[in-house]
Amino acid sequence: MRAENIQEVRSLALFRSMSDEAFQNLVQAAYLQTFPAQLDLIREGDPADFLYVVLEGCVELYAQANMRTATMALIRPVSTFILAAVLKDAVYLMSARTCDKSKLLLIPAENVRQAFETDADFARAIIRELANCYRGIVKDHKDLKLRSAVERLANRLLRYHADQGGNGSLELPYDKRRLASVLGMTPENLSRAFNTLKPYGVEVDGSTIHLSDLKSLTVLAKPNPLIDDRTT
Amino acid sequence: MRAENIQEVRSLALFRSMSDEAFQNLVQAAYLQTFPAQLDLIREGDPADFLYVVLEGCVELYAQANMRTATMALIRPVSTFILAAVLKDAVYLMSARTCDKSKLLLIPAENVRQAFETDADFARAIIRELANCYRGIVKDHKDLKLRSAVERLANRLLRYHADQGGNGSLELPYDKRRLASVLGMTPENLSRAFNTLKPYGVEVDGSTIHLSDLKSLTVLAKPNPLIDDRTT
DNA sequence: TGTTAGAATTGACATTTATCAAGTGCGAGC
DNA sequence: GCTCGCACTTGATAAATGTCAATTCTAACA
Repeated sequence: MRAENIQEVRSLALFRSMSDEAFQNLVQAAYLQTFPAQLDLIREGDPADFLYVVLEGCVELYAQANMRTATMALIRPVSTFILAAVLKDAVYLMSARTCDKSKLLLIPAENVRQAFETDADFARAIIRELANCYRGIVKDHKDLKLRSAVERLANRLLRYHADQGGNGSLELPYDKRRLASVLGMTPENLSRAFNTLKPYGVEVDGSTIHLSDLKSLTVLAKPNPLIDDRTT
Repeated sequence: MRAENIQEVRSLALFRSMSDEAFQNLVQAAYLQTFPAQLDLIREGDPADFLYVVLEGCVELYAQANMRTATMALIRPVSTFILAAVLKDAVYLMSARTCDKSKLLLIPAENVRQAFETDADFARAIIRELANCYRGIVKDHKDLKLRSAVERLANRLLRYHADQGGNGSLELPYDKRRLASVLGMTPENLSRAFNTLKPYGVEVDGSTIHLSDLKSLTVLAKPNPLIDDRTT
C-alpha cells in the first residue's frame, strides 16, 4: 500500500488513537484493491470476513427481501462499513456494491477483533464509531417513521445544500434512482415529489438543484437537528 | 440498593466482565428508583445525564416530529437504554416514558464514561452491546423499508409466538396502540391488518392471538432471519 | 352489579404511495 | 452528428395507508 493511503487510513477517527504496532499489524494483514463500478462486494447473510474502508469511489449498502430492494446507506471516502458484523463475528445484515470505480482497503475481521482485544485505545475508538453509526441509523429511522416522502426529500435537499456551502444550489451526490431508494420511495414518486416542491422554489436541472426560496422550503421541511444533523 | 438488584445488574452482559472495583464505583454513584406508569423519564434533545437500566416494568422509547409520534422500542427487564448518547456525551435522540410502574437504575453518565476509559473489559462489553443495538435497529429499518404493514404484523406475530413457546397461541406484550406504533402504522390500520390475516388462521381474542394455520401465515410473512432473528 | 373512561373496532372517505405503461431526453460511443 | 440505451418523467390507475367520526368492547372501580 502506498504511504499516502496508509496516512489516509491512519487519520481516520477509528485508527487515529491506536498504537503504531497495532496499526501496523492491521495494515500489514490488509488488502488494498480497486474495484470496477457496479461490482458486488458482499452479500447479506455471508459471514463477515473483512472490515472495509472506502478510500476512493462510492459504495452502496443495500438490503433485499420479498423481491424488494432498499438502499440503506451510501459510503463515501474515507470511511469504514459493516463494522458491527465484524466485531460480532456474525453474518452481514446488508449487501454492498460499488457505485463507481472504487479503491477499498480490506482488513481481515480476525485482525480487527484481535486489535480491539489488545489495544484499549482502539477499543475506545470503536465505541465512538459504533455510537455514531447507531445514532445515524436512529435518525434515519425517525426520518422514515415521522415524515412523508415529500418532507424527507425537502430535508435531504436542505442538508445537501448546507453541506455544499449553501449558495442557492446543490448537486445530487448520486443518481435519482438511488436517491429515491435512500429516501424510501420509488423513482416515480421522487419525480412527483420534486414537482410538489416546485412552488417552494425547488428547480431541478438534471442532477443540479436550485433552491430559490429557502425560507418557504424550510417552513415545509421543518428540519430537526435530532434527525438531520449528522454530526451530533 | 438491595443485593438482589445488584446481582441482577451485575449479571447483565454489559457489566458482567468488568472489574469489581469499577462495578462498585458505578453502582455506588447510581440511583435506584421506582417510577409510576406513564411517567416521562427523558426528553429527546436533553443532554444525556444518566444511563438507565430497567430492572422491573417496561419503558417505551419514542420520538416526535411534525406533530407525529413514533415508538422506537420497548425496553423490558433487564436491559439498558440510551447507551450511545451517554457514551458520546450528546443529547438524547429519543424520549422515554414508563409504560407500567417500573423500577429503574440510573447511573450518572460521567461515571459510565469514566468506567469505559479505565476498564478495558467494560469497554469491550460496551462494544458488544453497541454492536447488538446497532444490528437491532438495522433490522427494524429493513423491516420498515422492505415490508408492507400486513407483512410486518405477520412476522411480528410469528416472532412472539416462537418466543412464547410456539404452542399455537401468543400474548401481545403490550397494548395494540403501542404495537401499532412499533410496527409503524395507525391503530385503525392494525385492526384492519388483523382482519386481513384472518384467512391465514390469525384469531384475535383481546390481547391473546391464536394461530391456527402457521404454514400459510409463514408463507405470507416470509420471515427472514436477517430481519426477524433478534439474537444474531 | 352498574358506571364509566379509555381502548379497540368499524365505516366512509381522503391522501399518499406504488404500479404499469408510455413517452421524453440526455449522454456515451461510433 | 447520429443513434442507441438507459435514466428519468408523465399519465392513468390501483393499492395501501391515514383520518375522522361513530360505535362497541372491556376492564377498573364505586
